[in-house]
Amino acid sequence: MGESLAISKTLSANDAGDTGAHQAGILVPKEEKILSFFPHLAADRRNPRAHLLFRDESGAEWEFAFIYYNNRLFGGTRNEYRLTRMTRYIREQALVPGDEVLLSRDGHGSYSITARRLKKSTARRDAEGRVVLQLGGGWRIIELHGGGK
DNA sequence: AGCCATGCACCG
DNA sequence: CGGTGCATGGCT
Repeated sequence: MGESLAISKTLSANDAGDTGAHQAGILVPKEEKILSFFPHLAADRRNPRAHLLFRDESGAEWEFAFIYYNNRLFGGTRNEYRLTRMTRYIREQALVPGDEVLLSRDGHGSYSITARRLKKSTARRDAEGRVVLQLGGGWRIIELHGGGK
């Protein structure tokens, strides 16, 4: 029940929106401990979902969707959990691949989220949304997108 | 198992 | 009509 718990996910390129996929759903592994962080979704119906409110450090609230894509149980091919609708959060926090989102749940079932950036490299986005990664001394652009078209 | 990709619906 | 998310398929 109301047990406090925290999980974290290191963002992939796809999670950070760098692959061009218009799907910001991060994959949630089917591990008991991690699934127990989220509300239980019944497997007797197709693609059940729960909308969850996460509060960030500034007090702002973000609504994400925890979805069980389970059409495999109904003749399809999917059987996985995802946490979707994180696009705006990831964009506004300017998160990049390798950064980590920390999801916490307190004893009362309230959720909170905080982003943890890489400590070694100060990866950031420049004004044009490009990912810039600091390696050792110099700055290097490791990915370009979005500038032209 | 995890990440990448996409047609379509919806909405501003 | 461009951006976003749904639901699903694909690739490794």
